[in-house]
Amino acid sequence: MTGPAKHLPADERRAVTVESVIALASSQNPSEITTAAIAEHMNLTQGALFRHFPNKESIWQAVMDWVAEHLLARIDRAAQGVGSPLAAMEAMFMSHVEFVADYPGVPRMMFGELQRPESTPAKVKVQNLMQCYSERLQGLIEKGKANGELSLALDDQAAAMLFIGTVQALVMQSLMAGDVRRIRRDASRVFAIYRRGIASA
Amino acid sequence: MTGPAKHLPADERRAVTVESVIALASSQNPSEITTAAIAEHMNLTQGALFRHFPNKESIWQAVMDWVAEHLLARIDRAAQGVGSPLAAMEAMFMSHVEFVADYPGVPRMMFGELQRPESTPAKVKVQNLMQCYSERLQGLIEKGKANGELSLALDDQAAAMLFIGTVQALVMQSLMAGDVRRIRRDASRVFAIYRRGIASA
DNA sequence: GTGATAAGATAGTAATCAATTACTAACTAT
DNA sequence: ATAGTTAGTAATTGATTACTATCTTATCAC
Repeated sequence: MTGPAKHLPADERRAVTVESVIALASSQNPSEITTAAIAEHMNLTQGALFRHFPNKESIWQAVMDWVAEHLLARIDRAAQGVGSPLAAMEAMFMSHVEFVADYPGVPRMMFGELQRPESTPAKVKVQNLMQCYSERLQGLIEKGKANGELSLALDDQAAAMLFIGTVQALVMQSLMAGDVRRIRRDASRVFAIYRRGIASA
Repeated sequence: MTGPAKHLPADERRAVTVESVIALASSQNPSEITTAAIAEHMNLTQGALFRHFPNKESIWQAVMDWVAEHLLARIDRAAQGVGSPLAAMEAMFMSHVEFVADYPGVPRMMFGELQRPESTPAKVKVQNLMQCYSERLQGLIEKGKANGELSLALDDQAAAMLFIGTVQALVMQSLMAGDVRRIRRDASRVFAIYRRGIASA
């Protein structure tokens, strides 16, 4: 059917590999993605993957690097230039939701990675990403308090935790319904409740 | 070391199997729990498991039955006899948090099951459980609106979704920190924000 | 053009998995 | 006591996994 794979420079091949994993994760359980499935998806033989990655773990590391880079870039771009901190948080939320709607496999991979008991390099990358995300949020929350938009009594850490959990709630709901489009439809409805929970009276 | 397994009636053996899976899931990735690991944990040979379950999938079905029964019993008991609907929701939340703190592997197993693309019997059981849970919540929300405790403008479905997502946020946070005890410590802090989001002004 | 080398194909490996087999010990009812 | 049933063991199955050794081809500097 499909002919042999065309030659690609190593860095391009690695990029295609990452894209393939993310594509596969959107339609199947990330923990069940085999190197054979990755190779087949990119029209390559399984063994050829190991010309570009020393092992499977390093493929997942590369994927997590891609996620951290692209997700943080999106939310930063969304928050940029927005005057009010609360509006910036809403813009971040919506762009995050857009991201997971575009790449529905990503939050599943992150959650799956967090589930590992041992501290794998990929898991550490996820933890770092969440840490960066949380710091950005807490910065905005502080500004919002100073601004008068957010309740002064608000628990910063808990609010950041719940922000991320709200996205997670949307992901779980879409998994339940088996319909990724739900995530876009429900986003503003759920965020409205969250906003009411943190805003000043 | 340990001698041969003692004879157990089939129903008891199945119950022990379920308990073993839940115990193992609290300290390792549920998707990596093998039948050999289950058998070893209950001091049994791997093959003997298949005297009581036709296949591995049916073991997971039994586990999900156990979860549905015990979780719903807990939250029902917690909500029972509580006068105000909002207080009942808070009691439900706290008892749910207690449940996942007691059995930290359970929410991971449920999420992992939801991740499967195909509709396995175990996945259907999880979906049913969530449906029952959501219906109980929406019943309380309606009462709360009639009661005047909850905002009349509240989106029932979204509120139920976020309630469950709030628990999920706590689970994820405990995975990040690698510390299950966090879940108890943070529960009331996070619920305070949620309550503010749904309560009447 | 011509090597050198990077990238891919082919064909393996050892390990692990769920499931099955033949057989045995223990309990139970007649 | 004996026969039948239930619950166990130990060994093995075929399938699948990540990973590797060896050979082949494409690309590019000179």
